[in-house]
Amino acid sequence: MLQKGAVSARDVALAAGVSRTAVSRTFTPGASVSPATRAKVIAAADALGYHVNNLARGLTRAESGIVALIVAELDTPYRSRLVSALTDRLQTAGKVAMMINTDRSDASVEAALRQAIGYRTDAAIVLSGMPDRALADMCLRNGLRLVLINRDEEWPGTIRVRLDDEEAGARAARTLLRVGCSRPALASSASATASLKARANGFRAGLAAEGVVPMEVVLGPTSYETGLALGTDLFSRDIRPNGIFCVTDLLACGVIDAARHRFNLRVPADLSVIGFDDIPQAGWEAYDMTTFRQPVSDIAEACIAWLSSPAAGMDVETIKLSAEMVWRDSVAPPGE
Amino acid sequence: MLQKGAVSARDVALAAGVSRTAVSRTFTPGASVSPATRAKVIAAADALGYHVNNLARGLTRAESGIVALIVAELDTPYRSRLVSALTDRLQTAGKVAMMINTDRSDASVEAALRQAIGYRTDAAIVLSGMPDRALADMCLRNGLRLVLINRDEEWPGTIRVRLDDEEAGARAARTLLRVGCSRPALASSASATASLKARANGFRAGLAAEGVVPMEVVLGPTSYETGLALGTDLFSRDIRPNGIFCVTDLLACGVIDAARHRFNLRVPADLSVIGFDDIPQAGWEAYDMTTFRQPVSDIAEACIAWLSSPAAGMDVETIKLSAEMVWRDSVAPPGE
DNA sequence: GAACGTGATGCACAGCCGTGCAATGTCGGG
DNA sequence: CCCGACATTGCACGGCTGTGCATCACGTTC
Repeated sequence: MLQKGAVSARDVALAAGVSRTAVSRTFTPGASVSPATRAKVIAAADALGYHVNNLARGLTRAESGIVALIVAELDTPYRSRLVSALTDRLQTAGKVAMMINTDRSDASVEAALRQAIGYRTDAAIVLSGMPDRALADMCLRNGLRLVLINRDEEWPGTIRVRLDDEEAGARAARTLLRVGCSRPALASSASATASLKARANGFRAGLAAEGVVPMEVVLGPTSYETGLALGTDLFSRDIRPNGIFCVTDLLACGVIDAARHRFNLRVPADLSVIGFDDIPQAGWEAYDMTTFRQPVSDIAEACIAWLSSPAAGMDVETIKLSAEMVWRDSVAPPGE
Repeated sequence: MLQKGAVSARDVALAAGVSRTAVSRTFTPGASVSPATRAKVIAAADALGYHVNNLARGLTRAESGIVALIVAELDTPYRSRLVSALTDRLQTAGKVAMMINTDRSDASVEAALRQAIGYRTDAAIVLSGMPDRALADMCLRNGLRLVLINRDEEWPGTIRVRLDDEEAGARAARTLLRVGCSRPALASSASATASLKARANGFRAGLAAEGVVPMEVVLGPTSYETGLALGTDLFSRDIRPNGIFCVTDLLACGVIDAARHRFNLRVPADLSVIGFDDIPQAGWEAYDMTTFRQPVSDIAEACIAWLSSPAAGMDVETIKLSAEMVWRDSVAPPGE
């Protein structure tokens, strides 16, 4: 029975003395089987360690039950939280997540989606990189539904989940102004995705409403190290900022450490800092950072809800969620 | 052509004016097809957006190309790094990762493995929780190879990847003694896996060799918050430790923050701290922590190498790797 | 006792692919 | 001109499941 692969329904049927159909029906909810044969089948299946072959099942059914997560830099606090939430929700919805890594280049995103199509994934959730129109069409033609998280293009048959980044940026600006910050700065990374740009724009707009123009620095990828560099740049200037909005918590952590350990500045006495994402480290006592909370579970919930509703058709849909502000202790009126 | 699902080989054959077999052969490396028909097939496939159905392919072949990663608390620095490395390596080896979440209970590990069997996964890499012997047997009977990372049981047909945690713990002990730490402490979490226990035992043994017995605290799950609680407990005692080995960096971060922000202690002047894992935050300037580096890529490499070698048979195998010490600035001779 | 509805069961087929085997066509050599 | 070698191609089958349809047994009602 274990000739080369796994135990199949035929093996179970043989052992239970019933037809293979009976085995199939036993494991198909809603099918018609008598309690007696069902019992026999289950007994045999347990004894042999039988499990329905989802690959073959996906061949017949329209759905495979697999959903692809396309992501770059999974080893990053925000990403890993989102992926964790998504896989959790997928699982409770009876689906399973297939992880596909990307280096964010177009080529690798394309490869990832091709991989997803190859496994007849029910959907692909794109967290990183941006498939182009032709690619999206190919997915659709293969019955692959596309979910774009915090990306900006909109295409038929696709759902977008977006945050009100712009509004959050504006709110950061108003907050800094309200505590009396006279020299605000904007720190962002060079790998600007749609949402990072929106945050920056919102911040600029919020300041502009009061006639203020921020100092700006843009550097490298979104990372702690970039944050250090951003801070070092800003604090080396003749006129130092006394309030900084960082488009990402990771950057903010770096900025705070640069301020404290390289320039002996006090946060928040000498410098107010606002981040974005509310990664776990933002809540650590070493940072205690005021930031905006990404509604990670809401995002995940929204994606899975859309995927589970068979109604979700060919229309473009955009789900807007809002990022709440989390008040901690990195923002305060400047010292004397 | 897009009646309900995806485009199949028959569609391509029809469009290219060849037999379905020709299509299949075009996408099967090493099969015999003339350049002319191959070109026709590829043209048609591109036009239609055809991709080989890996589900069906996995039905015929012995291998599905899917490897399951069974993990709890993915949203944790060490886990996410390991998972990221594993998916990366799997991908370059031509396989793909299926993520299955666990809450670490036996029931959910069992569910995860059943899920993996259902999808005819080539292997399952277990990072969290511990399948029991019966479960492991069921996997084997279904042709599922099992890789256990930092778990301790050994079963036929299974590979274990282990660190020399014991030795590392001992080395932490010797290090603290060498810098003149007179009151060492051991901080560990209540959710003690095999490797955490080994680190603690190694530390105790290392101290015992010099006739020293550490203070000990054990609390909650492995998290930053637990670290805070551990530190608060230790520093509230009449006799405070002046050197602490934390079985995990996450715990160490909490301990350091408790020391600094709740008890005004200086690290390393008043207190030396050693962690384990070398998570990114350990290198942040706020912590600058001496710790042991988990050879994440070596671990991933070893797993994938074993999976790719068809020779890897029914023998128990154990791969031992060593955790290098990373010197940073959280360890120093106690101040005057 | 006959007609009829109902639930259980099995046959056979579809879904998509890889591959052994036979058939076909082509080319070179004798 | 014939024959063998060889590459190419297609048929048919196997792999595993779900399901429409026909069959059958059984119980009920008149």
